[in-house]
Amino acid sequence: MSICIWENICHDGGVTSTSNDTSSKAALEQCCPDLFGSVLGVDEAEDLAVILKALADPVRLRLVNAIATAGEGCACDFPGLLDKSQPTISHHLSILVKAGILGREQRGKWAWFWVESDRLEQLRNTLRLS
Amino acid sequence: MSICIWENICHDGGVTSTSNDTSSKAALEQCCPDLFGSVLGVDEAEDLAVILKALADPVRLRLVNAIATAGEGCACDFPGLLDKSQPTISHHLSILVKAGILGREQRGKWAWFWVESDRLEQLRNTLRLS
DNA sequence: CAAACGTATCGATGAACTTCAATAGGACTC
DNA sequence: GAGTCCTATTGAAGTTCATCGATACGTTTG
Repeated sequence: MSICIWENICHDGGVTSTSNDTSSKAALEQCCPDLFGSVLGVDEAEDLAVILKALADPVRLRLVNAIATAGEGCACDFPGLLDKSQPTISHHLSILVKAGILGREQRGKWAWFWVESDRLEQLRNTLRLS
Repeated sequence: MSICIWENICHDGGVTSTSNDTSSKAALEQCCPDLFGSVLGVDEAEDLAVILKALADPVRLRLVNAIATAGEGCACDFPGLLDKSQPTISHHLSILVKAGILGREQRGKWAWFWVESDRLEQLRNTLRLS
């Protein structure tokens, strides 16, 4: 029976285990129930990763930035602006819309996009990781 | 010679182009020099993407969250806590350290990690995309 | 020094991603 | 309605990535 003292007993609790899963999450929690108390859940983490992945691409970052600075933007301008093919631009815009980062509206033949700043604000708040 | 009127002439400028690169960035800039004026540079965008990519993974998000809530964390505890193999955890921690999101210190046999909150704050500011 | 332990690296495998040519789907114009 | 234009989808190729077993490296403990 070990008592949880940070950097000491609890840590030694991990040490006493062999290389198999004796030092499982359950064992760690028994030792130090609140140490990593509110570990981000797997589902929660995957949701967050989708939004971050949507932004974690140079082309998509430049798209969001261009649209943000202009207020809105037409899909037809981006292949020339970013030197990428039309299918590639369409693909990236689709990912950004699905992630909720961009809004989309069809105006005649043209597709227009804007930044959903609430979504970005929400992401920035989440990054406090508190 | 076209005049830049948002959603109108400038947009038509794009329309008049064929599917090849007549509607290049240069052409768009000639029409609307400041429309997408400060488009994020390729190098800048790639740097930003590295940091975002480092966070855009469920396992790494859970690592950062666990370490943030505990204050610091020993590598030895994470395989059990997150149900991932030791090489996998080591790989993810390495990515987070390289991205500047985590700090690392060797204490005897053990590797300890903490969150570089300045780096996260910097990221949150950049996400204003202003 | 030898054994034990924690961590990092290597190698391999399977999945996901980026990219673009070709093509299909819609909307407008004549 | 035929043709034109913009956009989305499909298919394929090449790359990157996550994962883990095996192994090497460094530190501590007998």
